[in-house]
Amino acid sequence: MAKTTKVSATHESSGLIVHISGLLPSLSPAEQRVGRLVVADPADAARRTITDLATAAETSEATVIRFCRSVGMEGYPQLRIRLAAEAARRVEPPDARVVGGDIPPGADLAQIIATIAFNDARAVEETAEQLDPAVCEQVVDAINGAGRVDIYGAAASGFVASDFQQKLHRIGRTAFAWPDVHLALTSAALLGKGDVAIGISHSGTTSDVVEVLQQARARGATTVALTNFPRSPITEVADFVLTTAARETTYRSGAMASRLAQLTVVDCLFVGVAARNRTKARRALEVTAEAVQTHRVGGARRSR
Amino acid sequence: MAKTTKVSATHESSGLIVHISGLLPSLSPAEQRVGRLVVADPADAARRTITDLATAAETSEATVIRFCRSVGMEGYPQLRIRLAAEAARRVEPPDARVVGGDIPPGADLAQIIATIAFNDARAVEETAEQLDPAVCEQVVDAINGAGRVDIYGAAASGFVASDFQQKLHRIGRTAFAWPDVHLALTSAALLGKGDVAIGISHSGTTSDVVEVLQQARARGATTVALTNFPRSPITEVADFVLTTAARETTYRSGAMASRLAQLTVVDCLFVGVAARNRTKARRALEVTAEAVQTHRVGGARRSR
DNA sequence: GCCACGGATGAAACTTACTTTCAGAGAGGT
DNA sequence: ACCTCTCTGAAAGTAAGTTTCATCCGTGGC
Repeated sequence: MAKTTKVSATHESSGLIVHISGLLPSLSPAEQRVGRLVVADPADAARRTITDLATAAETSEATVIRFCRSVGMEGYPQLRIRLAAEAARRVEPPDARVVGGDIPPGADLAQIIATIAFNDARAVEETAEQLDPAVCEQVVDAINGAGRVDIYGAAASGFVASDFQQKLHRIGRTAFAWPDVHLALTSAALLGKGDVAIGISHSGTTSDVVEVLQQARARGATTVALTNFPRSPITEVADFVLTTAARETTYRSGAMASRLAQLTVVDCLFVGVAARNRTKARRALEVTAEAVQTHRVGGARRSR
Repeated sequence: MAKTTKVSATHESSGLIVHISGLLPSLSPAEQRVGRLVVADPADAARRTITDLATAAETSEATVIRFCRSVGMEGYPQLRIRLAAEAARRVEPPDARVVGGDIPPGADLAQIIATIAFNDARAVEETAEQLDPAVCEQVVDAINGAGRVDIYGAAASGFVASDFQQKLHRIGRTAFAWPDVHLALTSAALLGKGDVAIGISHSGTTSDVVEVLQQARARGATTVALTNFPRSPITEVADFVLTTAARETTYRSGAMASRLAQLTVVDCLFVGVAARNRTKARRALEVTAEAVQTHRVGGARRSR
């Protein structure tokens, strides 16, 4: 029963901790307790025996084993070793920087800046680490051969969708971003085989986006999901799943690190598509750049 | 050969492999066989069970345990996780990260991903490093005390503007983002003392944005510029200048790293404003999060 | 409101891995 | 030749990890 039928963007080779935190919401409560312990202090978890860890998570050994399987490990010893390895590789963050956690109430701006930058940068790095080039390749191919590309996203993810749309458009690809559900549904209904629909949702649970993607799929379009959680509902209606690796800080409804991670993936896909047809893409970029030239002031004397 | 039963204190943290190879000659033949296997491939040894390793070394489990004790470990599991950790640390990724520069024409997706992520992450980090907390503080104060906040940006910077607008709105601040020059000008004309106008432009030369910011300033509003170039035209019409530190790669018209850097600054300002009024901001976020709750599918729970 | 179903969970049975014990083999030393 | 001391693996013993299964609880159908 340990089969992953879906093409997923998670490397089995690295970023186990990231992988686990992405899976966290899709796990059962007891397994989540185990997962949180593991993510919080991998090195410590590696030192514990299964009984020890089970007790710490207030559950049974059986659940710990289930957790191991859920995250793709064969058994507890395997998990232990991987955790030890990951923890060793991990660079300890500079003291003042609060990792993934809360920003302390009394923090001054300098601290806030350091924390945000640290988390944002890490989200970008970890996302890239666990991105599967093979899946990206397939998505790039699909976009490249598509007659039309539809991109859906709500709220913060909507800006990401628009950004992607704009980028594709600038290199001469027909792409649309629909921030409105009704328009999106209408558009999705007109998609067909060979077209591509991309749904962006950090949580993977935004029903509007899921619904539209499903519609697109029913019409025969190739569907792509971009989400932080590899087992969230959106992945069920997607042919290809690309995952981000952001652990949101406080104000998580504010979607900070997650959208940077999404944009990084967008960049990768964009450059991938552009690279498929270098000269044409470059020319298109030059032409569009020229077009806005008259809207620029002075010669942009760039120092810095 | 007087075998030392007591092993001199080893560093808990590192150099186990070196330590072992140093002890090698002083070990008994059977233990040496074990030791050589371990030194030759620590990662592989960590993967084996004690029986497995014993067989590979053509000896018994008992000898492996003796070996563990000889090198100062409590037992085999302890040795295993230490080996895994050391092996992981040892394999420092030499990396094919193309620093700053262009993406080579023949690059495959993996290279592209690594390059983009590296540059994106660096832009975020370097931006945070050179951000002046004092200036941020003043900007945060201005926004905090503002009756109304207008945010201007074109193209890619327009999405950043909208993102910021949305964030401020979610914590109960009156903010507007104007992607259209005419609407923006109209809005700017209605600003007054105490209001804040923020202009976002990577190059700092987007005439639409500069113009609008100038208008806002003429009306008495406090003006803020967010740009990558500290001496660009936009800084001349701004009371406060916040700079990003993105060095764009190819396809720079595609604005990749720059918008991540901009978003990082937006995050900092946003959290800064939210931190000024913690409880109120948090409540607002909760309320807004609740509002979209019905637009979510399932609890992201899924077993398979 | 009741029942059927299915997933989540821990107790206990079970298996495998690890550790200890012990006796035999072999290398000096006397 | 005999002692003795270390090295060694077989086997017994213990702890760790894994599987099975009965129970519980929430969900959705009638």
